[in-house]
Amino acid sequence: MPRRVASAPPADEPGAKERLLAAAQEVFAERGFKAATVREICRAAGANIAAVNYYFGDKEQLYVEAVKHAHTCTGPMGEIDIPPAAPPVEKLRRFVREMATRMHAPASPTALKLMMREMADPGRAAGVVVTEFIQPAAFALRAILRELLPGADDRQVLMTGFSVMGQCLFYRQNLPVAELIFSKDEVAALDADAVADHVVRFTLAALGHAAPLGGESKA
Amino acid sequence: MPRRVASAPPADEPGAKERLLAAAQEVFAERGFKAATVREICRAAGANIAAVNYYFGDKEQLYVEAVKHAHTCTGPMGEIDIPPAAPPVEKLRRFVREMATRMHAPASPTALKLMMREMADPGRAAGVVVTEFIQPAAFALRAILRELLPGADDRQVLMTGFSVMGQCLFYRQNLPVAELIFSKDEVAALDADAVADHVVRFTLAALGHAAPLGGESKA
Amino acid sequence: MPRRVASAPPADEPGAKERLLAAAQEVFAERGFKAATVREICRAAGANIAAVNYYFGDKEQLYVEAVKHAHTCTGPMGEIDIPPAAPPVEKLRRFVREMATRMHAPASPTALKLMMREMADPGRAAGVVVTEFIQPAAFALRAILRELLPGADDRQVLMTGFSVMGQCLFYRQNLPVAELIFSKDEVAALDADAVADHVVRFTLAALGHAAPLGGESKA
Amino acid sequence: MPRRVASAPPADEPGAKERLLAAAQEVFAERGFKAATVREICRAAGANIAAVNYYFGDKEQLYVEAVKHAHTCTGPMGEIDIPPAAPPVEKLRRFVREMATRMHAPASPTALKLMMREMADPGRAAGVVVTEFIQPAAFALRAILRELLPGADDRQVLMTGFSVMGQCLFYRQNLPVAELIFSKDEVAALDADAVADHVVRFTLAALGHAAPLGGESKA
DNA sequence: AATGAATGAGCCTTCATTCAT
DNA sequence: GATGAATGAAGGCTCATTCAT
Repeated sequence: MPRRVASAPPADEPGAKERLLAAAQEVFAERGFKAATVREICRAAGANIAAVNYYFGDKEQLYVEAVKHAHTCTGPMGEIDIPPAAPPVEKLRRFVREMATRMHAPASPTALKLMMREMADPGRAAGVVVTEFIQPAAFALRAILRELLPGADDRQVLMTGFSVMGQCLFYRQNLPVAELIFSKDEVAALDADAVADHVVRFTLAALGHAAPLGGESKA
Repeated sequence: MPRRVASAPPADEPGAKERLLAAAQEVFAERGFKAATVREICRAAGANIAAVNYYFGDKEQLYVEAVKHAHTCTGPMGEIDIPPAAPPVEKLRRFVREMATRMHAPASPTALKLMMREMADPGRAAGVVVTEFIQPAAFALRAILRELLPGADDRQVLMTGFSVMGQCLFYRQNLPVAELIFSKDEVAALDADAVADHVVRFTLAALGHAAPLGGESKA
Repeated sequence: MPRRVASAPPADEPGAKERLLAAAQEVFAERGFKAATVREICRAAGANIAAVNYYFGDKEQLYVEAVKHAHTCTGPMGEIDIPPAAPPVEKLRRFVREMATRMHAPASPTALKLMMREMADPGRAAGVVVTEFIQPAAFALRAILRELLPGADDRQVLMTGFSVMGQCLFYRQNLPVAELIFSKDEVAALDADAVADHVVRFTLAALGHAAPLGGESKA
Repeated sequence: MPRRVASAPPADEPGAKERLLAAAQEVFAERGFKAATVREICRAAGANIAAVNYYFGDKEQLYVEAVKHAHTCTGPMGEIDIPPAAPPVEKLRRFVREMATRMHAPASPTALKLMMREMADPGRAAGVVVTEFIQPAAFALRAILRELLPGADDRQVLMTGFSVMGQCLFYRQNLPVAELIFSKDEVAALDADAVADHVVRFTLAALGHAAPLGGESKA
């Protein structure tokens, strides 16, 4: 049995630096960079007021680390499991399903919230998030759409990608507002599967690879 | 004719309160509530440092008024010109075109930016914006979609509305990031008309009221 | 009788800015720039902690202003009353007497202390002090010595000036230490006149314009 | 032969305590007590941040030790080589020459700088410096002057000593300022010998034991 | 009605110091 | 004996706010 000392916890309870990172993620996500105070973060982490300076240098570097840490929590976006040999429609189906699910029911809502905040007005830590998190997904989607729309030019592919992403991101960026407009219950009833199914079908239908939502049409 | 005094301008140049409101809109839009300082706002408005408290009570009330003022600048969203007797497809076409254009090329970018910021994390002034600006649009869209999808249940209509709005909002909420991912020129080349056309067609195709983007399909 | 309101004192009691300047002079002189705290200065001035920032911008600018203010208190060094037509020996006599007196019994010991401190390690505010306070005196002395030592080269004049100034400055820079070495009473007994007389005579004797201190000599 | 361990260096490379002392001397001399940080000192010494407290108790005691160490580096001031049997004029010549040289071209400028700093506002460590460094010199000078000025009273001897010391100290305390006033080159051109010669001659002339600087005179 | 002076709470940061190895 | 982690006190500074015209 391993000996156990005070300053070397049994590896299951995180050290001060980890606690600080977690607390920072929470507080920055909730309040934003400026409105968050290092005092609150330290209190939440059970750490000393000087701990931020000690571990991270200053508030801003803590913020950057918190954002980097957040995109770790969310799971590597570029590595959506899409078999390269699958037919394009299947690729798109998987991509959209994964993306919609991650936005609507993320593994770590706090982490995602922090990242979205940084994206909302890109600044101190936008670079990492874009490079490591968003760009891979964007390029993967573009590749799929090029397969799926062989005759389309770059602009069409680009805007189609925006239509796909716009649908997925809606559930992250605007659901709180939607809850204010419609009954909260009505919105809350939308489970991740239903959302994913809808976005997949809407998109495939728009691209002519599934039946449209409104039944037969004049098209 | 009585000479004009400083405190009673000849009605064409705005008074201190109006200038303050305009400056607040700008600064709050740019920096957010916490990071904006009343000093900067007053300086931008050419007003005294005490003017904010004198005219608005405190910083927060100024913020609320600035947001309210912003949704005035943007034009009343509920009053999109849609003839009630028009066929549903035409109604949707007009709605989407108007919405996409307003998001992608707003009359007052600053005002819209401020409102979107408040929507991003709803708080102090969300109520007004939602009630007077967003809800009317949301209800109008829902009505159109109900006409267009007679057999659909509430949830389907709701999610379809989200798909429409998601596409439109993308161009407001995520274009800066898109510019970081793709070449800035490629993104900047998307004019308001092209965007509106694309969203209209994508949506109508998804609903079976226009030819799909990908040409023939198995549907 | 003039009315008297709280915020408009009768012109004999100084305003907050003046009190701040006086307190800063005192505290900076006593402790040095780094060790002095704006809190102590404000307390001493009966002013708010934010007053320094309000009136002077920051601690450093307050320091600079305090030093500038100090050389005002000390009296303009360049304007020693020396009749241009007086014989050189008389000019030197007056110069040395004035300088020795000012160093040994300054009008404002605090102001002088602050200036000497800044001279001891020249930094933030050395420029003003040198230009407006020391340089005029140095040039005046050099001119006198050139008259007095017609055949001397620049280097001799320079070093002779240093010998004069060194004697005068000793009483400012090293008297506290001298008090530690010899009995404090012995040192304190040196009044300004005695000091001035001594330095004048020592210097004139060295230059061959007065009898040497040691009586007859082999020279 | 036993291998050396880290904590017992082979006597030619200094241990942590010595390195700390040397670094402290440097940093304290450069910045002063308050502005110097133990971090910088430890970094400069290649020692741990806790080393100061471990070896010296706290920052202040380290300072005191550094000053004490400094007066060791400078060479024992009391032991100027002056043959007791030499004629008084020769004694003074040697004393002044030695003192002027040590001030103008010290063996360890850093050590001297630190000591002068402490003398400038005597405090924590002034006692040692005065007792072991300055007092012996002062008493030696006084003795010489008493021989040289048999009829003079204590006050005259005291002030004459001040005139001698003032000239020597000038080159330590005020040369940086002199460089700001006159051309830096002009001042830098003064080598130790020239300075020593000048001070010796100026002093001896003032005391009637050498020809005055200004040639013949009315004396 | 409108303003410039002045304020105090609170922020981020730095620093010497200590504690537990 | 010597060290790296961690701490709390205190520093300078900013900011929204108020007061007395």
